Amino acid sequence: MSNKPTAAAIPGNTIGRLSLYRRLLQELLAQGTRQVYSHQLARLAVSTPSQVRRDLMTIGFSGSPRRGYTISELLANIEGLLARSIETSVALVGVGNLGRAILAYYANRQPVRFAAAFDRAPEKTGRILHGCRCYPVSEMAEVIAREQIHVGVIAVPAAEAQGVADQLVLAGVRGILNFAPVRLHVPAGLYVEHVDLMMALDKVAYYAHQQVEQQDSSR
Amino acid sequence: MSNKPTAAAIPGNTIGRLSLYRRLLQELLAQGTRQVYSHQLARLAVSTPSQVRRDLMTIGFSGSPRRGYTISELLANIEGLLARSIETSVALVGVGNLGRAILAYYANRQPVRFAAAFDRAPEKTGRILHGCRCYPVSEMAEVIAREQIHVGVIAVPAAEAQGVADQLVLAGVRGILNFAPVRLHVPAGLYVEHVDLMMALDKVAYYAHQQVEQQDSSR
DNA sequence: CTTCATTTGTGAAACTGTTCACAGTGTGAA
DNA sequence: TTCACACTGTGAACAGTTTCACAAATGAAG
Ligand SMILES: NC(=O)c1ccc[n+]([C@@H]2O[C@H](COP(=O)([O-])OP(=O)(O)OC[C@H]3O[C@@H](n4cnc5c(N)ncnc54)[C@H](O)[C@@H]3O)[C@@H](O)[C@H]2O)c1
Ligand SMILES: NC(=O)c1ccc[n+]([C@@H]2O[C@H](COP(=O)([O-])OP(=O)(O)OC[C@H]3O[C@@H](n4cnc5c(N)ncnc54)[C@H](O)[C@@H]3O)[C@@H](O)[C@H]2O)c1
Repeated sequence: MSNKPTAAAIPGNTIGRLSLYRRLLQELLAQGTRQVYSHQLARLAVSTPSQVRRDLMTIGFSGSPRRGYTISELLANIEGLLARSIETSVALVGVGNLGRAILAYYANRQPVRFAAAFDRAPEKTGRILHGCRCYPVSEMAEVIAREQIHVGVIAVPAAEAQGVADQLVLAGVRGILNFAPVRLHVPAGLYVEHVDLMMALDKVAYYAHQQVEQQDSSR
Repeated sequence: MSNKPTAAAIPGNTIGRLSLYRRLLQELLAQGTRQVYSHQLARLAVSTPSQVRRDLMTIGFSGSPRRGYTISELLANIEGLLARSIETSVALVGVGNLGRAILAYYANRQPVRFAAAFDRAPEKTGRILHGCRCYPVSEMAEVIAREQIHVGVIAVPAAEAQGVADQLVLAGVRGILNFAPVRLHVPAGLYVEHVDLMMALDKVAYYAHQQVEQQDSSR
């Protein structure tokens, strides 16, 4: 296989921060700012100048020593990298409380397009929610192929998640964002990102409590 | 300050995995299983036996070479560590689409208790949603002190998030779980966890695309 | 043109987290 | 009681990430 120097497997943490930089740069640009220094971006991202420079170095972007980085160029660079020029089409499975909130949030929001939603319950299918048509699960393979969907978002109950993941994989999806509180097993090479609210809250609660204890013991 | 050996600052990744183990152990116990080996837990958590053993070593828990770990003891240990014996009381700010989904999800779910919700919109306050009373923002400081709330969950629009965070900090909260797509500035020592859906989707989209490209180029 | 202040780009160090490899150990079998 | 096995506990190697420190570059000012 021929390895282009461009496709050099950027680590996940860096991708996450680039996603954040993109939002910040979009805001700056909207405010009319043209140039930005690493320390400015770092302050906005609650990070360090070194980290910012290292990240931009990772994607091969260069600034000018006295002027900093040109926002429009940097933004184009990051967007090209994250979106790979074509808009990402996404499918949602599970149009419950969380699923509807997600659809509402991403409605008309670049650069992600929810091209289809799926639900098992007949009363949810057939409608259009926030610009996204809801299909019965039986049509999943067909719709995902037709709409060229490469990413699936799972928002079904925990017991259903693995089954839905299997269906998505079978339908040709390459990456999954999973909100159900179970770890999914997928074939090697496919990418799964877990968003686990219970875990997130446990983390906050743990460190918050630790704070309280340290405060108590230091008096 | 006297440093007890117990309060040895466990890394965030480990806390996250412990939270996951807890759920898995609860399920196993409900199924009537009494003992578990590191490789079994690892398979359920989509991890490795080494990782599991290292994590349990970090919290100072020991199993038996031939029998593995006693689930009830391990569970008690993890729960004691995460919850610190008292149930965590949490406040939600922003009862919109996401806020309501979160309330619905955590309703009656151990070990987190949503003790109060706050919203700026008068039509949302005064009611009880999923067992959680919704107050106007003006009562935040009072209610948070009264209910002994140490953790805040932010689900307001991005532009409002920093202001809400400041109010929560002022009210005495020690940790924040933030769903708004901005990085929060808080006084040193307080803990903030960001759940950034845009970032999560960007990551999945990036790696899914990379998959597609590698497949294309390897043919 | 030269100087100066400032910021970038980056090798290397420091740090953090994960995996390996195996000695140590409790258990059940004989 | 002794043996052999399968698993745990853990030091050490390894891998990945962040931070440091400074040479090189740039533009502005005199
Ligand atoms: N609501 C939250 O804030 C929240 C937070 C964290 C995690 N989660 C997780 O997200 C998931 C969904 O949560 P929710 O609150 O939206 O639940 P919900 O019960 O409101 O919605 C679930 C939806 O999935 C559909 N569904 C069930 N099985 C299906 C299947 N096999 N194929 C297709 N559709 C199916 C149901 O018809 C329903 O519409 C759960 O796993 C939950 O644990 C939710
Ligand atoms: N809906 C999602 O799935 C989703 C996903 C990712 C991120 N988010 C983020 O979560 C946040 C909320 O999303 P949403 O979809 O629920 O929005 P929403 O507009 O439905 O709800 C926002 C709620 O916050 C209240 N509010 C606004 N300003 C406030 C203030 N200063 N104090 C108290 N309450 C205030 C509003 O009255 C409203 O009820 C946003 O920042 C959004 O970017 C949402």
